[in-house]
Amino acid sequence: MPPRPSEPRYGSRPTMKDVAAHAGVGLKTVSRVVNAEAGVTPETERRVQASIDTLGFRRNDSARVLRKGRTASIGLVLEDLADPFYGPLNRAVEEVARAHGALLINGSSAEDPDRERELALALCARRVEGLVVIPAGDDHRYLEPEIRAGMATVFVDRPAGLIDADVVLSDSFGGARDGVAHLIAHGHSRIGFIGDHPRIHTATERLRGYREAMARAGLPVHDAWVAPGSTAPGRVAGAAEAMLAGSEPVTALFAGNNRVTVTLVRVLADRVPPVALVGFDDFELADLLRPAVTVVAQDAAALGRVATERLFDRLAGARPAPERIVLPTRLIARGSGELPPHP
Amino acid sequence: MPPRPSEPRYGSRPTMKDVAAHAGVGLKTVSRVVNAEAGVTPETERRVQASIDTLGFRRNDSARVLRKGRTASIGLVLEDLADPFYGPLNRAVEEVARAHGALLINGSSAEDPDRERELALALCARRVEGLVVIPAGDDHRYLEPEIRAGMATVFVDRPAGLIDADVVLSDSFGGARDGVAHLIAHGHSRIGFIGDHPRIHTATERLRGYREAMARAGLPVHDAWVAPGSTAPGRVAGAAEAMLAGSEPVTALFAGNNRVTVTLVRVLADRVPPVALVGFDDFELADLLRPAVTVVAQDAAALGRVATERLFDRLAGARPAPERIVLPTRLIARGSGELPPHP
DNA sequence: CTGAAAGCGCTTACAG
DNA sequence: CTGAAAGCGCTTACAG
Repeated sequence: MPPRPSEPRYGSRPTMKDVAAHAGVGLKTVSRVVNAEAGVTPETERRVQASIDTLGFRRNDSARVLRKGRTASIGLVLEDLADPFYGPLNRAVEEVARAHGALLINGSSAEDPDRERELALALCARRVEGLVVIPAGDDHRYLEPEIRAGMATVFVDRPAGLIDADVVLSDSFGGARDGVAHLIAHGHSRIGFIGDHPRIHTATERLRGYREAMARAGLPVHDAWVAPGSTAPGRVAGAAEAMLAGSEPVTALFAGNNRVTVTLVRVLADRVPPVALVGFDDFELADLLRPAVTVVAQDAAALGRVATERLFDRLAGARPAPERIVLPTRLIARGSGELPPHP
Repeated sequence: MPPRPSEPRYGSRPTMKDVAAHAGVGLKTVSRVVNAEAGVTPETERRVQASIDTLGFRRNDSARVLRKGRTASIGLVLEDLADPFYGPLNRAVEEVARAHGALLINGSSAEDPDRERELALALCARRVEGLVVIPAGDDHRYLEPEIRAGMATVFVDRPAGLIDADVVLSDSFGGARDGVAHLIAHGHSRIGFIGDHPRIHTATERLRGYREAMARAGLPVHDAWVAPGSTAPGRVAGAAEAMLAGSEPVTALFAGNNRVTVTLVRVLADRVPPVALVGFDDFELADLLRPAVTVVAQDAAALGRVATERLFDRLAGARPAPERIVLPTRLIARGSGELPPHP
């Protein structure tokens, strides 16, 4: 049974056709009014606008997108919407998108490569014009057809896997090196490193920075001082306890990311003698803890901003070779990293 | 000049028509394969799939949505993507959407009512099927045509303004009342309240809870003890200093939300004699501060989950009268709220 | 099992 | 200044 003409379809929403009939004008005239195009007499415009208001018309952008071939939207795939580190990044991406008149569609992969892929491809199917991806997986070849078809893609925080694409990173290697050098400068020589899983690029880089700082200072690195792995509090606490026990306990710890840092703060709280700590990533209230926590800070908002600007450069037609953009980190000394060694 | 047939349009992406031509089958057969519908011989399916892979075809969901009338997506309008309070809420909304096979589109209003409206209507134009809104403004009549047209809408954290709609809230009144009663139980009678702008519903409710607790205990409330307003650190710090000076200084403070709490922790740090503090909203590391901070915690994830489940209930056809759902808060005593008064 | 035709709600290209 | 026709890329309803 076909719907009666008086019953507009599609969730009972009026269409331009309905508005045109109601106002007694042609379809194109309604389109002109809706899109504020020139060439409509004030009187006609008034009449059309009245019909729009009466019927509660709102343009269906699905149809518009289909016809125009542009969606004016970009996608963001992040790792975890609930991780405070990504809040400012997310917001920065949105602001840049907004400045370019684009809507942002985002979602989180929950660190699951399959989910990352599923989400990224769902965004592609909706024809976002560009994609900012914080990778969970390490094989992004699934995006090749999309990129060939003109989808702009920029990776953030971690490099793309097995494809050639723009990536915007913090200087994990240099930041970790400087953070560890800071501990060495304050007299430490037995320094432990507790970081994220080695399959994560940033984790590997930070570990490399740790080794570099130790090597530069001519200090040995015992296997027992290096504990990459899960950032689960139990694993991290266990690793720390092991390093702090034994015959040659460490006198300082370097934490490979914010989650590790927070766990270590708990482990080290009120410990005698105090253990020095420098963490990668700044976090709120780090300055209020006692001792306040010395960190290697990265600028999450800048990561998002630079990546999204790069994306829109490409959308505007720029075709530079894919590039690796590295943003500097900043050491913020607050107290925990300046504690002397207690042998 | 019309494009040559060998040059597919639309950002040079192949369409089902291209796939059909390439595989030597009809359009509908491609559609069947793409959507995994029954009624295609394995051999045909193989051939079509090979063409899909060769051409790098990906279904254009804009066209699909237009034809089907369903977008399988919902929208979330929040206040600030970078505020840690909304991270878990955002994530919870996404998880429920995902469980229902829907994509989440979100954006932040940055506390600007105009921007909230603009964003919400942009999502409507993209025909999201439902909308979860954390209101910035207090007039939501602009959504009336959408809701009449079948758009499910649920408000979270703050009620809708001037329209009748579902809303899911934390018990701001009861939580604040209990938090202040906790201070009173620990001997305080001169208690200050520093909260958010009175135009924000939760701020008003929390202030009401404060007054209720004081009244129940038979305690007077001096005007100088109540300072609603901006949550800018300067304003909050100034208000606190004023309450702590003067002839009848307060011995305890109640903070109306997380931003106020954090500022007050800074203001009160190392202060002698110590000032008791209870804050609305829990925050990470509250337990590591000295003293650890006693808070009235709300369950942000539950707010998002309950709201989104309500949304999908409506999308599934449920038509209950709009309802106000209030979730309980929980007092977490950690130290700062148990400090005795120092007159 | 397979496919041609019609149509979703817009915009484009064109004619009056 | 105004509008009828065609078409964006799919799915629906139908026929073979």
